[in-house]
Amino acid sequence: MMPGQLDATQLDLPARSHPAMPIHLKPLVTLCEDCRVSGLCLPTGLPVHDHSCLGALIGPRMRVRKGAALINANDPLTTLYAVRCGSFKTRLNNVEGQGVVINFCMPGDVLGLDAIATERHVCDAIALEDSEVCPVPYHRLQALARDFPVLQQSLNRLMSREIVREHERVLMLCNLTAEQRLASFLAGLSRRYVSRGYSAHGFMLRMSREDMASYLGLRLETVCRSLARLRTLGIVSLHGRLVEILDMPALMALEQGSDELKRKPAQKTPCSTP
Amino acid sequence: MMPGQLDATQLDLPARSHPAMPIHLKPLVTLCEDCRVSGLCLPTGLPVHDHSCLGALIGPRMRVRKGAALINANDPLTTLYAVRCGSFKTRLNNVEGQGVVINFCMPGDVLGLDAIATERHVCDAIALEDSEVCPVPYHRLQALARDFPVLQQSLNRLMSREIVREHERVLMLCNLTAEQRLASFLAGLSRRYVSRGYSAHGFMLRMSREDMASYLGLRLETVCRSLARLRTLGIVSLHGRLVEILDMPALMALEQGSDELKRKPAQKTPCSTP
DNA sequence: CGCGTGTTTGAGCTGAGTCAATCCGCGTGG
DNA sequence: CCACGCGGATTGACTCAGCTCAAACACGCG
Repeated sequence: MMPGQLDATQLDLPARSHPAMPIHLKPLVTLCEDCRVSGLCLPTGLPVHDHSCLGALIGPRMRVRKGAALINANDPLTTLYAVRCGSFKTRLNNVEGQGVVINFCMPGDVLGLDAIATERHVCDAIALEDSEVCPVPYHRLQALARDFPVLQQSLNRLMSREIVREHERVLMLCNLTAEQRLASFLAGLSRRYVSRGYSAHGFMLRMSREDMASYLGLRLETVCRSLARLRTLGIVSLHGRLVEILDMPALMALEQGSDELKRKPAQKTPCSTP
Repeated sequence: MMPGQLDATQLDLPARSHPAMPIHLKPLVTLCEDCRVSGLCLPTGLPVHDHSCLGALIGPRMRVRKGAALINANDPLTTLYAVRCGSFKTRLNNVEGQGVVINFCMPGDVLGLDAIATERHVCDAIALEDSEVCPVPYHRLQALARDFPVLQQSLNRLMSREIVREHERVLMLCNLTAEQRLASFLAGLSRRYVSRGYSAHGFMLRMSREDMASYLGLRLETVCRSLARLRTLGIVSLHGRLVEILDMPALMALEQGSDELKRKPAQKTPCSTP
């Protein structure tokens, strides 16, 4: 079982335990040029004919069931994974009990870049829904990148972008209120869905309130309350995990940290005179 | 003025304004093999004779005066900078006024990796004391890395390590109290000084309380109070910016987020007997 | 229908923020 | 030499956003 350290119970191998799922007896051919998110992923910038080189690199794609761990922290780095469809959370765990959700990954995102430093993964990666990934053997990627400088550049850019994203997250954690963090989170999700061809205004949250809270440096109760507030402000509409953004400009004003228009003019008077 | 976008007022060019400073008329020869921190820096892992290739790559080293900006956010990326001596803070600025200190850099650290994604710098880099850096033209570095895979690996590792460090910072911001953050910060500095050959127990903080606060997601008053607390606990001794760590084990226990021994002896029993 | 997991809402508490006064070290100029 | 001023650091008093604890609710599932 070369690519990946998953055991059969986690993966959707010809599935005894889930006979209802379709079974793929022949390996799924992985062609980047057919992939809808290749423009966001590793092959970015490669001319079309080079994609076939990548095709030779990338192993047969793998299915991961909801809740299963694609990566466990401390696994040795053998493969990076490009998300093809579905979504994941990555989570960094403390020595003590607690950890934090580091990122939510969707199609086109590459998992495992943080393992390159130590050749061991530092985060768990858990599927938030049934998902598919393209395994990329790291050492073969390195070799191929030597011959295709654009590929190397692409990898460099992915890593650098991850650094920048983390910078922005730190900015959020340090400067924004709970409500503003939620706004920033929803606006960010919206942008990511747009760049994948989905609606900017309506989408489904794949993660629990608890995961959102962990990602945003809050408690889940605070997430609930802040969401409720955004709803009463008429900025979003919420039904469970289904989100509809009603007032995008207001949302974006909030995520920029503007204090204005946080409290509505004369909505309710929270003054307490018992 | 090719390498770097500094103007003459920021740099220590043949200094009219500071006639007491020594003047280097001939460019300072930059040889990685003579550099005390080459083991932490880009050339890590390169066999000795390859260092000379790097020597051809790296421009004449530059002096930056305390308070001057080596990098301004939004500058186009032409050069990375390896800190040779001294120290820097990098700072990400919001659209609105506020920003955060992203990192404190010391000898061997490489500045500007976050610019690779967009080919523009995203952070300012300000010298915390009179410092020297080795400029590394990025595009030439890319070319050289093609011929010396070890160099490419070294760059990959540097970026990946930066991602991991940010992960750990997020963990700190999300899970630790003010006091624990300070402990984590001091213990981290201590480790970095050790790996550069300095004392683990006594060192000088090069940054203001305000910078520390920004880095730790706190206010400067809180930093002061938390430091005072660490002092009364007998864990550190402080004289202005001079730090002495008196009880390293306690410091490390704190940074791990252990609740124990946070409050002095008379702690409360969290046992619940309903 | 009961059960469990995830979500929402309420009530009170607290760690860190805010505002403000003071202190300290240091360079400058008299 | 000392008085002065200034930026950074410290300390105190008060406030509040978000936390904790707790209860209720919604929903899917066997």
